[in-house]
Amino acid sequence: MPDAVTPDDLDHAPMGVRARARTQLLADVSRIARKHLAESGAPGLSVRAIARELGLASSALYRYYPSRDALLTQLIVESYNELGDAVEIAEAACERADVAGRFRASAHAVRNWARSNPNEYSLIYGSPVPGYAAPQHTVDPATRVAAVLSSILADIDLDSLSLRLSRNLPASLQDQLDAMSGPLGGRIDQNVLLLGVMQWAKLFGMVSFELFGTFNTVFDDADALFAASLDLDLTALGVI
Amino acid sequence: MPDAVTPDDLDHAPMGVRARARTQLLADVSRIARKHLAESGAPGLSVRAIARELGLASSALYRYYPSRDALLTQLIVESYNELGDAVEIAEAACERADVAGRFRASAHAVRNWARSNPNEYSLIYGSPVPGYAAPQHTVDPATRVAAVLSSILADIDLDSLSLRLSRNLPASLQDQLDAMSGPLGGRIDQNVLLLGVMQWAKLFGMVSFELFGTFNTVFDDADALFAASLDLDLTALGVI
DNA sequence: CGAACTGCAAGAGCGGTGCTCTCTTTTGTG
DNA sequence: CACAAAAGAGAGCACCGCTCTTGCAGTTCG
Repeated sequence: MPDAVTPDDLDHAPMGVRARARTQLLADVSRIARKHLAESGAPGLSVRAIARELGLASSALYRYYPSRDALLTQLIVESYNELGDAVEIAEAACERADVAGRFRASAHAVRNWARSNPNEYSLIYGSPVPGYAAPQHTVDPATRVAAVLSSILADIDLDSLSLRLSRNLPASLQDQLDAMSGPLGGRIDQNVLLLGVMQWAKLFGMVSFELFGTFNTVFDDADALFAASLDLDLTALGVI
Repeated sequence: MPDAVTPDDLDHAPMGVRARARTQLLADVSRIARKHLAESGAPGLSVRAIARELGLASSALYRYYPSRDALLTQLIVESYNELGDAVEIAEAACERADVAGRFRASAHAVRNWARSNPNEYSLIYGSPVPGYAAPQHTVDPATRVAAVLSSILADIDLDSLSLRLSRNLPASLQDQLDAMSGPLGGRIDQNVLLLGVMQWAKLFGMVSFELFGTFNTVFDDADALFAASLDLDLTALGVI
């Protein structure tokens, strides 16, 4: 009864049965892969285990993903985007004029997401996999956190800084800082931007130290340490 | 001719043939493991490959190392100690009174060692292996870099700081900072120590960003960026 | 000196991995 | 309805960590 077929109750797209099954299976694979990543970390992610959980032969999955690396790439992109979402949402909830609040909200969003998703954090900010080269389309999602921080820096006056470089920057570094501040609409002062880059590195250094265990047996009140770190940053920026 | 046996030309210890062979093999395994780590990274370290290169059956290696993790642990300790050596030597080459020089030398030693030994650096400062728990005897070697930095901080006056916390630290954090500065002979001021901890995290954040590729497509003059970072640190500490 | 004991190497084997190839079944379409 | 495309299954390859058994060589002791 081919002519009795009505538009299915599924999404607006009148996909065939097969296309819908494929979409569904891709979603299932992604879901299970994320679960395994969260539970066992990237090294424990196994194509065969996913296939097993789906009741499929492992070879069948290669109709959907060309390799394990492709699966990892998708998880990397998803992780970057989840972190990007979290930071953007946290920052957007603040008043534009509240520079310190935006900075704190963004940083705490990074740390909270990392603590809630340690294996995802390790995947994107931990050791690179030796043979793996990140495809080009992972770059944009990876820059979202830096973009948020830059947008905050753009609202900071050079005059308010309480920490500045005593000497001039080399020309190569000046050019790169200019290239960074270009896309941000108005240009950002180089001293502000440089300070921001340092604080960006420090933020992830702190989170990695906490998550990877370097702070173990040294600091057990990581909350207070992190808060103090942000206070120092904001003091240097002159916004508190 | 057993009575013609003279003390061998080997080390002072008059070990039996067997004991000496064991020592030699342990050294060989360590050497080859380090080579594989440097070339292929920790995930590529394979007991079977090492055995192959030694012309041994893979099962034979289990007489020497109880597991692959034990081999990794040894590499971790060796890496921590190599880095610790590099930093200690670099710092010791400076005049005691040259606080800025000692700070710069230590930081550059960290970065240079990391750039020369990226896989070793990844092993000790990258993603933790999900199932792996670092044995107790890896802790001491891991603290050597922090110890050097602390010894530098101990020679800094609170008065010279150009960046201080505006608010008081919570008691829990104060206690932990006190516990840190205790072993350092004289106590270190909490503001100095806190600033130092932040700079410690920033140092490794910078190196990780550079090595793990986060700075890719953003900064190509990592040398200048790193130097600027140190200048900012030293400015905050008030020693330049 | 010979016997007993211990350390060592080899090989087979288990269960796991990523991935490929072939074969069969299912599905959509001219 | 027939044909082509897509999908799944299964076997297989080469690798992995690790264990167990077997036989040999070095050490130690009676």
